[in-house]
Amino acid sequence: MMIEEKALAAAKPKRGRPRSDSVRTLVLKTALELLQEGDTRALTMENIAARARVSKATLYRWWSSPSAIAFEGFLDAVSQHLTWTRSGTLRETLLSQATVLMQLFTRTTFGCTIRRVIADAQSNPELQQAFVASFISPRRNAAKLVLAEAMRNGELRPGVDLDVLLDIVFDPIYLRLLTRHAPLDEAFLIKLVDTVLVGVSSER
Amino acid sequence: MMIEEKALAAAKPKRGRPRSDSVRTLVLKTALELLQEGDTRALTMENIAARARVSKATLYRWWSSPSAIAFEGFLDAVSQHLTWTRSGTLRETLLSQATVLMQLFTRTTFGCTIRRVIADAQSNPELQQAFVASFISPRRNAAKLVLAEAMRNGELRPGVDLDVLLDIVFDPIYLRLLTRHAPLDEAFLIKLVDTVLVGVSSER
Amino acid sequence: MMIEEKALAAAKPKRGRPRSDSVRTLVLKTALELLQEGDTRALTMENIAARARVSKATLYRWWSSPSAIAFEGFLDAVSQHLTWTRSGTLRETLLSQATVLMQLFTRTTFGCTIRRVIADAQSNPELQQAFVASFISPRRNAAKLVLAEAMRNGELRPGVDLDVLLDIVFDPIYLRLLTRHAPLDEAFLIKLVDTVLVGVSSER
Amino acid sequence: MMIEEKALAAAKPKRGRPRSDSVRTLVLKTALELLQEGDTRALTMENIAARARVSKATLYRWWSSPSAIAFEGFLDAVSQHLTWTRSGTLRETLLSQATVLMQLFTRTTFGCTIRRVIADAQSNPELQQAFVASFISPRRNAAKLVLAEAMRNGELRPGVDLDVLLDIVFDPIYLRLLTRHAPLDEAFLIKLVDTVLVGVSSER
DNA sequence: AGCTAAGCGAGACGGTACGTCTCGTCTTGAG
DNA sequence: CTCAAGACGAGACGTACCGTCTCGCTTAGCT
Repeated sequence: MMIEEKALAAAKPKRGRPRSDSVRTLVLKTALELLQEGDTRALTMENIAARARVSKATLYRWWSSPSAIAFEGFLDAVSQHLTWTRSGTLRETLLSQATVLMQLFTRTTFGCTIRRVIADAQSNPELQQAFVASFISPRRNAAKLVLAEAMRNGELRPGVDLDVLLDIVFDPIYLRLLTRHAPLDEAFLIKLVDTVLVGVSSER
Repeated sequence: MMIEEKALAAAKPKRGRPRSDSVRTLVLKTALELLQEGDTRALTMENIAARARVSKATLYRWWSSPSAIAFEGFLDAVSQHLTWTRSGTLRETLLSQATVLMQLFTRTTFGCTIRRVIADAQSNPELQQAFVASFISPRRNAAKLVLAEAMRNGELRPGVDLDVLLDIVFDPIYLRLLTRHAPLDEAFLIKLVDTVLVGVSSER
Repeated sequence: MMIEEKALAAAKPKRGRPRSDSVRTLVLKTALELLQEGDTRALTMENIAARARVSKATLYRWWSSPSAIAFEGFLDAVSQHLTWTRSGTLRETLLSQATVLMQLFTRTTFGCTIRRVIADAQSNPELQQAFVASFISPRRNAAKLVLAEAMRNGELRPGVDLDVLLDIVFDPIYLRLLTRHAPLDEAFLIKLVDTVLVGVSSER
Repeated sequence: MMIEEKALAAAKPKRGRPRSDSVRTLVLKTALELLQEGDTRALTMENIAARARVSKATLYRWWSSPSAIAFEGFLDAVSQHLTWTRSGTLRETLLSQATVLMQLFTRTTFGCTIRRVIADAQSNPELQQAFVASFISPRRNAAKLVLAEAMRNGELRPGVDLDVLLDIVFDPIYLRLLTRHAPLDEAFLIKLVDTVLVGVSSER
């Protein structure tokens, strides 16, 4: 702990005027607001600057793109709500996590945010990496701890690749968010989790 | 209605100069070429027009966006290679289809194309619908015919929702294309298909 | 004749949409208006575009800087009023020309324009050259025709370098415009012309 | 002792509070350096601060614009070399002064400085006045003393307006610096001075 | 054969956002 | 205190692409 704090202090030599935290907060809030209003194309450096009465130079000093701002705001607002904990059986745990994710996508502005971030990441490798490193990976690591425990408890068949398990449970949720080829609702999640748990083969 | 009108139009070509098919072909080729060269952001109406020595007005007469052009070129080039057929057992069939898709994404320019199309579709509902209607749905329908047969043959557990099955097998492939959070290779596909077939639960 | 017409037609291949003359006129007018309102720093590509409801891209397609626009507007408006003609004696001619120039500088917006153009030309070689080639040189050449005639008439001492004569009569007017170190009025012009004509040396 | 201590402090600005005069000198030197490197637009508060490792706040505390800095540096460096003294005849004196000015403009960085200062003065009344009050007027006053003596000596025709004389001899030099419509060299100066002395009229 | 309509290349045009730059003010910590 | 470092609001810069529009030319089928 102390070491970390020292390292942190050393990383902040604190020359010059310190960064204004109120500006940061305001910018993040404004970006999410803009996305919330419906038109993805309104999330623009220009618009954020005008709306938040912040200079474009300040935006570019700290963020490289509008979606980077939205993503940081998203992380700030959401990461605490996305914690992996056991809730009863393995099935209940998976279903609960899937439901939380689905509700995040459908009931809040964060569906738009994720869609925008993933879209922009296709032409922005930095954002791509930030998305994986700051959102996908931490969540998957937390999930794996829980799933590994389930495996030790005997709920999970030994030999199951946890990464693949996470893929087949959660990727369909992301993809229905992105392509809307089929509804994303509770009924779907139940079928999804149950199919994953039992498998589709008639053998065994 | 539309079908009848189209048939009529095809039967009685309109007055005036007919659409040049060579222009269409050239434009589609050029769009794919631009994507192939690496920078997604280079796929621009302006660039396509300049490269193909075609007027911007002509582009806008027939297509609504650069990604619509790329998508049409993609469909032209690819649809014939993506046909669902049985190849031995259910496992072999699924693995073969997954492999074809993966190779399409990783070995050719079409990975870029799909990434760009899905990205743009997030802010372009028309493109969204065209992507689902012209690519996703036909493929899924073809797949379901094959899978329904497998179910009748007893290879597939009765009661399995075929949509969910398709989701859990193929969506992870799309998502690794989009987020690159983990490698997209043959080893992954094998684990993926086997996990889906057998399920992850230790219960019977 | 036919050949000339053909050459003219060949010189104007007229491909594409022709340039809008109304836009050109509007832009020039707007630039002069902006200068007229007092603040030189308001003459900005941004301001001209906004005021004339013209796209910045259009401005940059045809002009390279705000002062280039102002200068072209100045030339359009002024060149016809600046013609060298004899008006009586050599003294009267010089005084009349000097007066016209002075009034151009002091009674109209064109003083601002010239000041701005000369100022910007200090960091803009293109504008520098355009100023000399399109304004200074033509006027000087016209002047030299008149002065050469005066020399043939015996009003002007043989051997006088006409360039130097033009310099010593007109450069002080420009410089009082630029530095305002002393008033620029009719009384000054009279002393100026008379001093130039007679010389300052007590000899001869 | 005190001198040594001061020198020490000046040599080691890091130890203890740096002396404001060393900052002033450094800033002036840096501004002239920047102009010397060719691009007038590089003379910027930002650039001076960065190059001299001086805070922008310090610059703004003492000067109002980059050209004000350059002008002060110019005055410091140049005023001692521009002294009006008799050198032989009136013609020789005028020619000598003109030559000094021309060489200042063409052989050193000060041509750039003057051009920049006059240019900026067009939109900066303060600078305008400072230029006249600190450079133009003192030089003209010094000149007038010398010329008045020449008039008393009988070299200069009685009744000549000394201001006009100074205008017609020196303004053409400034204007060739500013517009470059014709070369600024010794040959020109000779013709200039001789024409001014003798006059251009053929009449007596 | 002439007419008519659409396809087409060229490119001007109004917009909008981009990302950068400089200005002038400010807020901190160091000496 | 003075000064460095540097954050910040403001706003112009010049570029890129968008989507629309006017041109003149071409290419067909229709009268």
